[in-house]
Amino acid sequence: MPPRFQPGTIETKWYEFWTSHDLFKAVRDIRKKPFTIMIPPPNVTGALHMGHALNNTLQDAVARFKRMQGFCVLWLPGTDHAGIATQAVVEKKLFAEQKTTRNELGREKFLEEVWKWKDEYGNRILNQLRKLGASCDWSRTRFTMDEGLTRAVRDSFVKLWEKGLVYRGYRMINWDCKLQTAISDDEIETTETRGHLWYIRYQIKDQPEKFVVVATTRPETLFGDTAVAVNGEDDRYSNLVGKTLILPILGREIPVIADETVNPEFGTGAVKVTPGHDFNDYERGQRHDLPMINVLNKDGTLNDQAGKYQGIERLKARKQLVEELDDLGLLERVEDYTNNVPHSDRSKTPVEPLLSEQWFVKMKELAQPAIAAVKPNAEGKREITFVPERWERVYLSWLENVRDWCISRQLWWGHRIPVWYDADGNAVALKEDPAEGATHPTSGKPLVRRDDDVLDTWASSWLWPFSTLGWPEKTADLGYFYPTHFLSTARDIIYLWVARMVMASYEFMGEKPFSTVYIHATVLDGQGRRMSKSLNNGIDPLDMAEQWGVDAVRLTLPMLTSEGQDIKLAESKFEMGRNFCNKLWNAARFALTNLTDFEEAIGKLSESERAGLNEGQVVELEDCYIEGCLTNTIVDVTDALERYKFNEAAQALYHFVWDDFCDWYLEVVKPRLYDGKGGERSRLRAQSTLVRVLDGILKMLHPFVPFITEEIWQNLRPLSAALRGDTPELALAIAAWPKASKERLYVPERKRFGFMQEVTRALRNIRAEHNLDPKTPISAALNVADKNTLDLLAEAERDTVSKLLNMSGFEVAVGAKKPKASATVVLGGGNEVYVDLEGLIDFKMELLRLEANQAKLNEGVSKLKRKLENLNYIERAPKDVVQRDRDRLSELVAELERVEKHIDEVKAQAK
RNA sequence: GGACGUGUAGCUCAAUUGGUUAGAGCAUCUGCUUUACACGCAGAGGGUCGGGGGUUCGAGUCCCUCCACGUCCA
Repeated sequence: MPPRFQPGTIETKWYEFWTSHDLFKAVRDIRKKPFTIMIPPPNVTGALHMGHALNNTLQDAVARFKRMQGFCVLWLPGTDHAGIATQAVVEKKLFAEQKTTRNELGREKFLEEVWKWKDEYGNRILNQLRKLGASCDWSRTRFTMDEGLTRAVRDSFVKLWEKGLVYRGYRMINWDCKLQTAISDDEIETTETRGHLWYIRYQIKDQPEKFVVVATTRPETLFGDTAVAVNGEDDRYSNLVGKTLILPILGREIPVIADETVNPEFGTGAVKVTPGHDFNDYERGQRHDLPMINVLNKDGTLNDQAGKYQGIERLKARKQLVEELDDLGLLERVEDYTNNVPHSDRSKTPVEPLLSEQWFVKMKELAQPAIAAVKPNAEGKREITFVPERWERVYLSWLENVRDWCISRQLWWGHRIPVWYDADGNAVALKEDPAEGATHPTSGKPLVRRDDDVLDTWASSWLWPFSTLGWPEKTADLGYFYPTHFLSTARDIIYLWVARMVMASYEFMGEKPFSTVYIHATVLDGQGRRMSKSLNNGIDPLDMAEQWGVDAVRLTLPMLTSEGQDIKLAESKFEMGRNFCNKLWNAARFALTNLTDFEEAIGKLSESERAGLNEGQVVELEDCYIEGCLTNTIVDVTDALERYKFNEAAQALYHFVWDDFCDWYLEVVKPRLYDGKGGERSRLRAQSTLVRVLDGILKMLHPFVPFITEEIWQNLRPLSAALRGDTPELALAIAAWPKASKERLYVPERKRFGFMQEVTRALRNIRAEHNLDPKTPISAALNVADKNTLDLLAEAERDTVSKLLNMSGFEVAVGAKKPKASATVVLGGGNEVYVDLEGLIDFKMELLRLEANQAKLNEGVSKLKRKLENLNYIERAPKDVVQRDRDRLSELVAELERVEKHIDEVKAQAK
């Protein structure tokens, strides 16, 4: 084994090993409990970013943990066809390579091109997940445009149609002029945009010199104005209500109406009403029975309603129109104005409210069971739990105010709406394509055409948890793996996806889709900004994996995510994970080089001797100590993972491995391995402990750092099997999760070990602060308060301390003498350590040390005294708390007195 | 405007139901090439827990208020 862990060499090796042995394949087994995770399907066009890396690392940690716990784990991977994004990518490619457009190719040819693209590039992100070590069941990989999932979309649509939950309507929707499709309310991002407020004069009919001035941020919609509205309470305008105005440029006559929704504070208090291009005006228009005029073409140019502005792009038209109004003296003034402009999430261009015929899903009814699912029942239990809990409110607030969902998209790539029309436009939704000459069920007229539009991608991904398992067929997979257990996703799709999955599941399956929704942290850059292409502040997870190792990335990310908090990430953070992996590597290297003869030695033992070693029949204190720490760690890590507290689990392991195992256990145990301290049997006990503890460490670390742990564990595998007297498991990935047993807590032993650590630290402190050369042995004494304390530090531990400190002599006794020129540490419980510094002592330094200690003790004493002088405290605080403080005070006072005594002695000597 | 979140060491973050002297990692300082690891070991320094008020014997923790920052919704 090389002295440094080299990640690159082992990653592909073990990933191939796992997959070639089908270790991630979920094979239904009625003796096991299922544990199902559906991957949030990434866009087929996507590339792995840090958010994916975090999310999938967490899912993999859960999957591997549950697998080791004996669950039948299904982590189902796949991708989403991402209608808009994919179509855009292919269109761009076609234009770049063949200078052609989709309209030139035609629908069928174009779709062939998209499929070609998908087959060639569509697996990129899944392959990237493999690099991260994702233990998905790749045999079940799904794509939202697969045959089965397409069937599911079609069936679900028809079911909703039959229930009257899906309908077609001429309504105001959000139109993306660039992509030329409708989008849903949830795909809109309102962006604060700097613009202008134009004040335009509308002439009052028959009063040529009189105008009403309206303020608008979108003057080009003027061609669609069908009224001007004022607030009825607004005295400035009360006499104008009912009068007629002349629309500039076009000269159309429009009324002044009174509407309570008009804010008198905004602009002049008079607003233009454009029912065809504004959600508020649409409602005003309906209330006042105004005509609705559409002035836009689908591509964002003005249409024939705009007179000579016809064919001009909306923003260009705005500029020209403003100039013309100015020339005509109809522009009163212009103000700078910042307002929230809705932008399309996909194209980042301003969205136009547009009247259009679209398909909608009625949401109110579907939302009810989804709302109930997160509310506690009589026993306080919820069907679905959010982790962290507070995201439940985000989910609920959306569901409680949900609006109908516009599901039709004017795209070609996607699930085509399964609706056919007769010549009169009567629609019918069909599960199967109609036969030649089929007729409409009610009109009886032949069906002449199919709807051109496709469905929103979310209309397939909301079925994902069950369509991937074979729905609408009643498959065995569905029976066994559904409902799923753990969904981990980003907060920004709580309503786009999570809420809709819950609605769909209750509607189509009659039960919840999953029991836990884990909302993972958002990964930000070092300055706390979102990572984005435009800022170019992204950190590529695969670059990081290349640089630091996959395991380092996988350990670092969960360590940084305390529950619900976002992660400020910088590249240098991965150093932590890298260093830890190297530490683990070297600890294992040390262990394995001292275990080369272990198997043979075990083979020579009788069965009962072997069993004794395996059961942790331990003698030496350090073995008890580390076994006890291991037991604690098993409890903590298991508990943390079961509650999805990933950072707690990772922290506990980090601390146990680095501090308890490496810094203390390995250092203390060395003499038994190298120098024959305690004899062969002691060595074998040390080796057994090493094997058992390292085995436990590797198992618990495996969900976080699968590659390095598998690599080490494969070397350890025959040894742990020999110790257990058992056949080895094939791979760590499917090894059993460690169990904690109460018999191995070793509480008193850990207390004794703790005393040894305290003495060691005191002596190390003297060595360091007095600048003693580590090569020069020192002579020291431990003056213990009583016989009981003496027993805390047995012969073996005195040797340990001597060895750790490079000591030539170590007297331990009740009332051990303090050497003449010595450095002192006053410990608790009346114990003191002295280091003989005859000829070496720096009295000034010693005085400084003791006085620093004195100051600290003084502070503690006065704090406690003040507290205990308070009668209220004595009376009202719990007795044990008060007693603890009293004990503490007398302890500190005693320590203080002793420190002061030593100070006096040093002062006397220094003279 | 509403909701949620955050503010603790130079930086990034922890801290059970309120209860010993508020903890890590990185950075800093000192010493060490000790035969697993310098991606290391040992030691040390560094905090009036955003401000103010309140509840309490006792507040980083609970309540009110103000300030700053962030996210989402309208």
